[in-house]
Amino acid sequence: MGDIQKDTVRNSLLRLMPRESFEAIAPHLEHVDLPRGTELSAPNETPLHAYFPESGIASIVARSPQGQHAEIGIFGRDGMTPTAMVLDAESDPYSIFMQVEGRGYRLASDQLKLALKDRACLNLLTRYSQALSVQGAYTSLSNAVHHIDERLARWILMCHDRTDGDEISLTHEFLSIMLAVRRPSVTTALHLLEGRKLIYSERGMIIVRDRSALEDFAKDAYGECEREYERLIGPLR
Amino acid sequence: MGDIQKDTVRNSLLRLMPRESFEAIAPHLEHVDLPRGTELSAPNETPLHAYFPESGIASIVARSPQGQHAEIGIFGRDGMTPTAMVLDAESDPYSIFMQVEGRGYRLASDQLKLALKDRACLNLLTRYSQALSVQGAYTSLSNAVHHIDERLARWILMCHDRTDGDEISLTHEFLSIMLAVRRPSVTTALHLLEGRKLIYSERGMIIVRDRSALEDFAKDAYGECEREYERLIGPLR
DNA sequence: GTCCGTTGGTCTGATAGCGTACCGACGTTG
DNA sequence: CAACGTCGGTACGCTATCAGACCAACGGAC
Repeated sequence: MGDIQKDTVRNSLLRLMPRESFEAIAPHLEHVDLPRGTELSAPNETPLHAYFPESGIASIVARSPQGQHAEIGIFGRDGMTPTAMVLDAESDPYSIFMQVEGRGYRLASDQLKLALKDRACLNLLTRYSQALSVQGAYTSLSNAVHHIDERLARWILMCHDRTDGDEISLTHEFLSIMLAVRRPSVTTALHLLEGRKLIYSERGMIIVRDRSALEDFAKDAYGECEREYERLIGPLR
Repeated sequence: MGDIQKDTVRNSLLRLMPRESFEAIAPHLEHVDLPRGTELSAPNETPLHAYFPESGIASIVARSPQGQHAEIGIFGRDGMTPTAMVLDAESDPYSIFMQVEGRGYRLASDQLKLALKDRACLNLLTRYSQALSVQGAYTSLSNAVHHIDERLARWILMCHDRTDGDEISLTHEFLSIMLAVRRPSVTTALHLLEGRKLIYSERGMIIVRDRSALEDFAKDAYGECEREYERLIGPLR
């Protein structure tokens, strides 16, 4: 396992980590499959492992006591979990799970904590925490003021940023949870985007057809938190 | 100015700061009035000062390119700004300004950075950043799934937590911005709460009449992020 | 090939909240 | 006390979205 080379890694945070920090944790990084639904962190439980995805998309969801839920952020190879540990919080109240299958590296929490003693490594990950928090803020804004179709477009763009091709494997049901709307509303909104030739939609699959037109469509909803990520961390795509 | 005693301070974060850190910054703390509307931090600008409110309420607002806006969090003597600096991010994209007038301590950013070299002090403030981020997440959830009157109740409770008496000085106009709804919707929702004898409402003023009934009313919307704050930092009220 | 679970499409009626406009009440200023 | 700006209350029509139900199409399992 000690044979992981930094330049073969695709996770942005691992790549940007100071060389000494990376070399210290590299022997402990475990390459793992992350099938759809894999739980990376459970609400209010101290996670045993940190995850740095290489591919796929994870979703961060907040739940209310009565079981209402809404997505507050996503990450793929641009991010990691748990940021709670980076911020000395041990756990957070979210469910974090894979939404689009992928692979990644897993690290024992203790090893992460050791690495965080290095200030440069810590700063990288606190900056990422900030970027994620900003993503949540703009999700909140979007939930409050934008229409379903714009939010859907925003969401597809965010997934597209974290995916290699133009195909994103997702069901309407899943999307409806992510956007906190009814499932039939997703169907309708997808039809609208498809009618404008921005995407193709197949069973269990969304295919981006015209990314820049999609950005135009999502206009006011997309872009701010991506700019912030690039300022704090580096290129997103 | 070097005469500020730790036990006369009411800001929770200053109180919980390690003694050495507090004594290092104390000579640089400047007691300031914070009238309504005072801007504590402007979007994408590196703030020159940190603020630790002693009273009053500050609001954190995200704006979209087209000028839509929504509140993502509030703080009073339970918090501080800028958390961006704590997280090595220099600036954040939010507007942060006083919403209910108060007082507080101001500290030059450079002094804050010096204090953050102490790991215990840094950890306290990163935990606060986490608490604030969680507050944003639950605001997002609430925006997505709760009705206006519940969100209003939640919001009044959050302000009440950060206020000394039962009176909160706010206009409907202001509230409508905070909740990202129409101003008349606020009027209607306030009438509903008033009809249930949970609050009194006067021109420019909301008075909490029956806090625990208000909590019952807000049920699913209120409580989670407060619990998280208490776990990470300490008692909120 | 048949079956059944999953996924997607569509309908009907209900409603929460919006946009806009208008007006009255308050209260501060001069 | 006169005047004007701020603030709150109300009304009307509109529409995005919801709630719930139902059925068709697909596709893996046997």
